[in-house]
Amino acid sequence: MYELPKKIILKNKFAFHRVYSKGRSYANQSLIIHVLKNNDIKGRIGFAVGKKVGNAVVRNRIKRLLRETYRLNRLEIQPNVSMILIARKSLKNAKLNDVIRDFKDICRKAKILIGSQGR
RNA sequence: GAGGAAUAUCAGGCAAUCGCGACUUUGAAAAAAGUUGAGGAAAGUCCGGACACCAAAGAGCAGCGUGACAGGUAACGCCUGCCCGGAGUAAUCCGCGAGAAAGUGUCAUAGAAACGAAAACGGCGUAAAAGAUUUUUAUAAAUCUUCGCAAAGGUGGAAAGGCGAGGUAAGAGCUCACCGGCUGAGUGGCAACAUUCAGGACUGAUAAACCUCACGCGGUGCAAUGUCAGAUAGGUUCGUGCAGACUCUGCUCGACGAGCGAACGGGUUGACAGCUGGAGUCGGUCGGCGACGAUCGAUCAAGAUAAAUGAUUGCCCAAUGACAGAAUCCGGCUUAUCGAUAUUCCUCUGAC
RNA sequence: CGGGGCAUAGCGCAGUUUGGUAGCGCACCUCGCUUGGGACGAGGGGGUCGAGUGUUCAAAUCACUCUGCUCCGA
Repeated sequence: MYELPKKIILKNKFAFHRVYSKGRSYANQSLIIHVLKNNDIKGRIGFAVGKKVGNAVVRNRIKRLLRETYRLNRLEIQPNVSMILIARKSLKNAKLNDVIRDFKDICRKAKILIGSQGR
């Protein structure tokens, strides 16, 4: 149900590059999202936190919060969507509720929630 | 009670639910259950080792590092003790702390002069000796020069032992007392050194400038290295090489003995071992001032590879809890850090 | 994981090796030239030398520690 096994997470350089080059991107104050709708590889997720955001502890914590956010809200997202979430500087001291709010906001922008029809 | 000094320890805890890495068991598989899962600095990469490979792991020079003395250690640039110097009323803290009389360099500006025991500037002195001039009959007197001296120069970070007294033509460790320093001898100490006595032609600073002395250092690093599987084409051109290339840090010797380098054009981006049982952790006894050593007993506590620890709720505390994330492993150093606790010691004040 | 380099005026750079005065170009300000502007000529201002500690009489320079940026090898 709310699991997030390792197979789902994007790790390969080429897979990242595929989403970056073929997908669409959206952004708000705290997140950047790259979205690729594809029926071959479904429901993959990648995380990226740049070096400018903070030191290793901060970056690890943001990645964990993003992973938790995706885990809890995975069923509300259309199943054939692969995405990459990139954190921006304002997430440095964020809590989980803030991240969930920003995530839902950006998903609405990208129109990948279940019930919203993509054009 | 107040103010300090040193050392050591901790780095929120417990429970429930969901989620992640590794291992074990069950299972055909999916999966389930159980166990376990970041630090005192994991950081910076500043040192030292283990381990692996590189001619035989070799020699010399160069180069680099360390620097009171004695010890500890696998080793160290670390630690302990002690000496010396400095800071503090004290507990205590700080110190790249060898050699400047082996040699070379530098010491701007200022100043007479910045290392040579000098005298060009300015100065002190005519006692002795020589010369010149003036006065004088002459003796003699005065001035100047040669000469003697280094006390006093508006300097400077630093002026050649300091200060006082004697001494002298003027002066000078020339002599004396005190202080400092050097040399020699004695005593104490393993030693650095301390202390006592005696004696002097008592001649800067800089070695985190070159250098000298003593000691140490072969190079590259787990993406080391080994095994398995797989891919493409071991291809073309140029240069170089048995007159010895390449390789073993730079050079020389010595060793090996046939390929090597560059450009173009391609292929791969797997798996396993190394990978955590080790100079390991905890406790006791003995030796040592101590660092530490010896011995006995108990115990096994991360091992990932786009890289695992998070979230929510409840309770408690010192109450929004700092700095911060293992990547081959250890011993240190340095840097960051909200706070809390324990022990020992010092100073001041008050009471008995 | 390992090894280098850089930081100096608003910008780009010298000076560091061999320690004593911080300089060059562009930019800025003032004046002249021009009907006016540009160009040109003359003059001027502006720098805790990335931060700290030490060595030295004296540190941009020498030594050590830290910060930021950047490059290279596998």
